[in-house]
Amino acid sequence: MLDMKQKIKIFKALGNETRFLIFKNVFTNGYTCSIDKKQPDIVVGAHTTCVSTIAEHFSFSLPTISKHLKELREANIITMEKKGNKIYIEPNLEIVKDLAECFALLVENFETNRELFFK
Amino acid sequence: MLDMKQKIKIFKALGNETRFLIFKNVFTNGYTCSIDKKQPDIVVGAHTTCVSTIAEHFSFSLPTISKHLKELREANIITMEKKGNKIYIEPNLEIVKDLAECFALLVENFETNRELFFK
DNA sequence: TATCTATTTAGCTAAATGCATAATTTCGTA
DNA sequence: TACGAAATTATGCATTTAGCTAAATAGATA
Repeated sequence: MLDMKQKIKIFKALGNETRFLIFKNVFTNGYTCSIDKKQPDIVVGAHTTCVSTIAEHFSFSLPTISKHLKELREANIITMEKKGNKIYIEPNLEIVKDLAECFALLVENFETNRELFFK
Repeated sequence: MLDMKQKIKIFKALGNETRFLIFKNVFTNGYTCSIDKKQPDIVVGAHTTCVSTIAEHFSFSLPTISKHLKELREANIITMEKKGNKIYIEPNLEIVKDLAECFALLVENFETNRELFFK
């Protein structure tokens, strides 16, 4: 169960349009990252992308996107794993499941035990 | 269904510790607002509170809390209704239901239709 | 009308945020 | 070993945010 600090960090991360759009596209497979043909041994998931590919979808500089990704990673919304030369980014479905569960708890138990959400 | 701008506004509002605590306490009945005995005709819900009562729970000034409440209201997280001299604040359960629904949709349809969340 | 209470607005400061460019690091390959 | 590609770190700047106090507004009551 997510604690308060974690929830605030997640909400803060998603409360910015650029980061929300990254979140959206990472989660909906909105980016495609061409895997380097010279490294066929690197296996990545279907939803995987990398920093520069994401940056191509924005008019912001690479360091700016890199910083936004760092914040999303620190909020545990995405994972970033270095494989060879690139960093591969994937959505963290667990965190979304946790959030869904928190909100469902709050709604379902609103009259009896609203505190559940805020644990 | 919440659109993207609304979601971002909600996340931004909840991504600050003070506002999150106000949200928590408004939703869990953490504040009690003594109803003015001189105005027995004013009927308020069980979870109702008012600006100065909320401010008493923080070390911040009244105007600061007022501004935070404004942001929560603009994000549609709480309602604020003036009755007589005071402003009565209540949780907006609908928005929480909407959020719960969004996250549930994202989790339930993750493999088939993740776009639902981001509509 | 004058006053009291509840709240917001105005105006200010300090800190945080969001962006940029330049320099650095890391890793792969010629 | 040197070079190129991917990403981060360093630094700086402009804007926003979060806080304050003082003043203004709105409503109830003496």
